[in-house]
Amino acid sequence: MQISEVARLSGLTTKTIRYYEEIGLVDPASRGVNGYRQYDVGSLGQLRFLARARDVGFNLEESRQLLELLRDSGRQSAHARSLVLEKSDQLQKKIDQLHDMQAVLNNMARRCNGDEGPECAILDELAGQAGPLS
Amino acid sequence: MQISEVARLSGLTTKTIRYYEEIGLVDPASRGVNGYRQYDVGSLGQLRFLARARDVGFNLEESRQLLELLRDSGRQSAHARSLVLEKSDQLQKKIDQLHDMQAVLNNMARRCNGDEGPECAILDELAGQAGPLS
DNA sequence: TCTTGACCTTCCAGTTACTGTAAGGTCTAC
DNA sequence: GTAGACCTTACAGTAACTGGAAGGTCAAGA
Repeated sequence: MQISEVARLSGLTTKTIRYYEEIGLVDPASRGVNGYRQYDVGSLGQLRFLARARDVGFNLEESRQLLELLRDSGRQSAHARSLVLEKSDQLQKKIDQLHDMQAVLNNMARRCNGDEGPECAILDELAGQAGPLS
Repeated sequence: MQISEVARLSGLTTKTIRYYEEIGLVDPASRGVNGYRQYDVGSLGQLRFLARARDVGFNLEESRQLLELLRDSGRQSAHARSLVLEKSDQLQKKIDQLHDMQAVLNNMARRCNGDEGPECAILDELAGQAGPLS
């Protein structure tokens, strides 16, 4: 399999796949006689794993740890579980934060005329309690 | 007011304030005889505005646009309103995405023993449909 | 007066996780 | 033989800061 096929199947870009190889996140791909990278299903699986982990909110370092757990034949599920639960907590915090942001934004929009005039609560809201701006 | 005071009152760091000046997001601060940056309430207000906008999820370019709307005496509230509503939509998408991620994580954790053995659905789940990894 | 510590300054390098671009090699089809 | 779609490496750039070095300034205390 060539790199663009792996990209298609994993949802990563070819750039990203080469980048992951470059930083040692995955083993270097084997090469064909023409020097092109060749991938098997195992490599594809690892890249899919990484794409999925990233998508779910793990950063590269965390994804690397998970991938190591996966590759480790004597893998410790307790470790994986605590990583995942920790990440779930982080996601909840992020969700709450985004909800708050959205409430602020919707409240702003609701109190804004939306016509061509200058009367808009949005800008005043963002300006906050600091008094008039220059 | 010196920069550290402004930092304290705005919630930005001194580094960030200098950075915002460097990239032209705010006008260069006036300087005292010693060369130190001097701020008035107007400058503080602008920086608070930016801190708030960033906090609410606008990136620097969007924040810059909002700040310009604020400074523009003939400001167009419709523009501000559409920016805010668009951002709110983006936030909703992000929130939905995070909810999905969290469901995946929680599902993984639920199906994982959590003991020291290798039987853990988390890693298999992340590996997805790609078959066994190398 | 000297010194200490907390400020302030500029400049340059590093961070994360890529993305873009250039310059060139390879392969397949017409 | 040539066009177009692949592939390669290498280097630079992105956002939005952050850290650190090297040094100037200022107020308080011995």
